[in-house]
Amino acid sequence: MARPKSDDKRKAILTTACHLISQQGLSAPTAQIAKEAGISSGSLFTYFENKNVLFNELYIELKGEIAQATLSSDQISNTPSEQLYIFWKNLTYWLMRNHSKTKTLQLLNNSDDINDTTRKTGEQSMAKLASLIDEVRQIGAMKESPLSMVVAYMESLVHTTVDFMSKDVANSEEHCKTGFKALWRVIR
Amino acid sequence: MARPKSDDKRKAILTTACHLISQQGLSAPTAQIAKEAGISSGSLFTYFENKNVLFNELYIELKGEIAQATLSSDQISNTPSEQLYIFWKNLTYWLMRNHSKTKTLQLLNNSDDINDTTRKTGEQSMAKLASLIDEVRQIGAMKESPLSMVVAYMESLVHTTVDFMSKDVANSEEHCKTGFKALWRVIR
Amino acid sequence: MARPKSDDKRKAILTTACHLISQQGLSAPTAQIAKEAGISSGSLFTYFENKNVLFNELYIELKGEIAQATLSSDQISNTPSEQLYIFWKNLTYWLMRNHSKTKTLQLLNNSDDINDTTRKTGEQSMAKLASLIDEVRQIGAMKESPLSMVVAYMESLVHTTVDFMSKDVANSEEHCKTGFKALWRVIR
Amino acid sequence: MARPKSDDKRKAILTTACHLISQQGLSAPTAQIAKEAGISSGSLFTYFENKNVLFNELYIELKGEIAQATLSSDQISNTPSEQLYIFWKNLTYWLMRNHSKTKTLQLLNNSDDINDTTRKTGEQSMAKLASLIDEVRQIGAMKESPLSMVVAYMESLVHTTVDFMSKDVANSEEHCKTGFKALWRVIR
DNA sequence: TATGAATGAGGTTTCATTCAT
DNA sequence: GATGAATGAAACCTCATTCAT
Repeated sequence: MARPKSDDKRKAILTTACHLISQQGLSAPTAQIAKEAGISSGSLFTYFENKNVLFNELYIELKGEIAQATLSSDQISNTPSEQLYIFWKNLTYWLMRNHSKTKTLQLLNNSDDINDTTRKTGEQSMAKLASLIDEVRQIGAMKESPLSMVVAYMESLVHTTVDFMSKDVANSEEHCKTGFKALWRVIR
Repeated sequence: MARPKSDDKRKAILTTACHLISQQGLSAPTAQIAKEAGISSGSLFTYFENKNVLFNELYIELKGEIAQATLSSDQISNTPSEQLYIFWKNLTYWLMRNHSKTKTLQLLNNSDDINDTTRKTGEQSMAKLASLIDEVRQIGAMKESPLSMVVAYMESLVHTTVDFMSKDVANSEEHCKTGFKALWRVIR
Repeated sequence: MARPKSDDKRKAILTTACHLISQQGLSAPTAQIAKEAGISSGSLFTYFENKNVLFNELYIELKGEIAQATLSSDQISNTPSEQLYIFWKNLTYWLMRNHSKTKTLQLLNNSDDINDTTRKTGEQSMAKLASLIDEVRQIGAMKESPLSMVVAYMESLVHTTVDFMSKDVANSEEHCKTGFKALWRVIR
Repeated sequence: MARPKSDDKRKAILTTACHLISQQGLSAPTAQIAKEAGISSGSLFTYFENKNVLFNELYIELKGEIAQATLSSDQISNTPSEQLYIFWKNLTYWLMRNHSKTKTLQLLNNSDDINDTTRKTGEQSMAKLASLIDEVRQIGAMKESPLSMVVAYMESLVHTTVDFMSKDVANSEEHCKTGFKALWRVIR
């Protein structure tokens, strides 16, 4: 019977959960999430069967948002190099500007509460980026390595780059470029 | 002068805490840690004032162990390149073989329970590695970037590398080399 | 609108708390209070945010009951002297007959857990008695002393009187009168 | 085999206990008392079998000190009235100046931890004051009441008086006199 | 469907007292 | 006798989840 009535409330819960988790960690109480989302503590469980389900759906939601922000762009380029840089910029700037989402995703990622199916689903939303990387690396130093590994290296470089962009916003553009050059040397 | 505080017990607590945290997360109960460490629930607090202190001391302990494993080596080399590779191997293999310590450290790292003093102390134990990296990068692509950033990139590459070494132990040696090459391209 | 918070339960908690505190002191466990009040240990905290709040509300409740018992009387008299005696009788007999409430109030009074606001509120419930005393003393020996002091003397005489009424119930009426006469000599 | 070695330590424990109890209530930890008294937590129990014994001995100690301060005076007077006033002054001023002892005694007095034997012993130290009161009241308004009641009234007047002396030190002398006049009217 | 009171297991920490050293 | 580590029973309070309204 599809999902419960109000999609607004569902969204409100996810948004609030993200906020509170970024501040308090995964132990942020469901009651507080509900209250700050403008619903009663009991209602949360009509939208998410339990806290674990909430975590998993939040994970997918955030992964989706990131993919959206990264991949749907006004700028389009013909060369893979330039296209990858556009994605890289989209991604790093979005992460930098969405600190609480980034933090929450990191916590969820490290948690055993996120199951494999969810992780798979999360990966798929970035498929387009993965295939671009696949294309780019074919003639590069990592052409023999599994794609998943290359993607993983990219992700770790992204996070480190964003850390520095956030800590030193004045030079964020420069850090962004530095990070991309590092990525390029890794895969090309 | 009464029973002296036993260093064995302190160690047992830290070891057990690490084990349980790697399985259950930071919410692993102090009572369970105490019991499995072979002491009474109250005794844990004669060794660590509270759970937060336990976390911080565990963090420092683990950082220290990693530094020990990475930096104290039979092999010594004259060229920075080779020396760095030795450290890299020590580090990645230790992390691969000490999964629960690695997992716990990751959880602690992401937690607000670890204070700045502790983080500083943790950093210092790896000073030797940092200075080697500093030396190596001087003529490389990242010579303009702050050392802390280069170190951060290295750490993120380490973790990604170790993930793949663990998931595919049969080819761990190859993954280890692949990772090092990536690092070398990033900083040189 | 879900189950409404039950006033019966609130009262039951206060009543039980009073009972247990009079027997065990302020360290009477909240869990025992809850259980004997017929609710679960956690529910106590939906009615009182924490033990301290419970103490303060209990204080106000008891002060209110005393005021009620003292000031609302069938008998009314025109002369201040007689009116004061009626109040005195009401008060002393109520305290004598409500031993656990008296004991509990005494413990609360000596405790730092009761805050100033609560104490103020408690005072106000006896305002009518205070103003009667104010009236009576105007031509007496303590006309120069602050009202609060006169009230304080009265209270201390009350408690001493009640102690003897309780210890020697057979002669409680006489003790009551003796006490009143002492009061009268103090303020008149 | 008599009391343990050092009487200094015993005194130190009692003094410290009094201090801490006046600040934290009867739940002041024995370990803290011991430490601040300069001995180990375990040693406290060689001087006092358990916390309850400590309470009782502290009670007697304090009662004794009060008696000493009240009854042993340079000034001596022939008329009971004047002698009683001297005692009254000694007592009220001592209580005012020894706030923590006064507070502690009050807490002990309200506690079930003090047994009847201890209370009796405490009373006896003030026997001289009681007999003076006995003498004074013989021709007064309370000549028919039991002595213990008269003493009790005096004590309650003392405490109320001291409260006001403490709260308004500038006028403590006046409050002291006011209190004594009230006492005199009560018993004479 | 929405609400929020009710539940009770579980978590961290405290503390009087004991006892090995 | 002195020490202080060890003990473990409580204590207070939180919180995911249920269910009466």
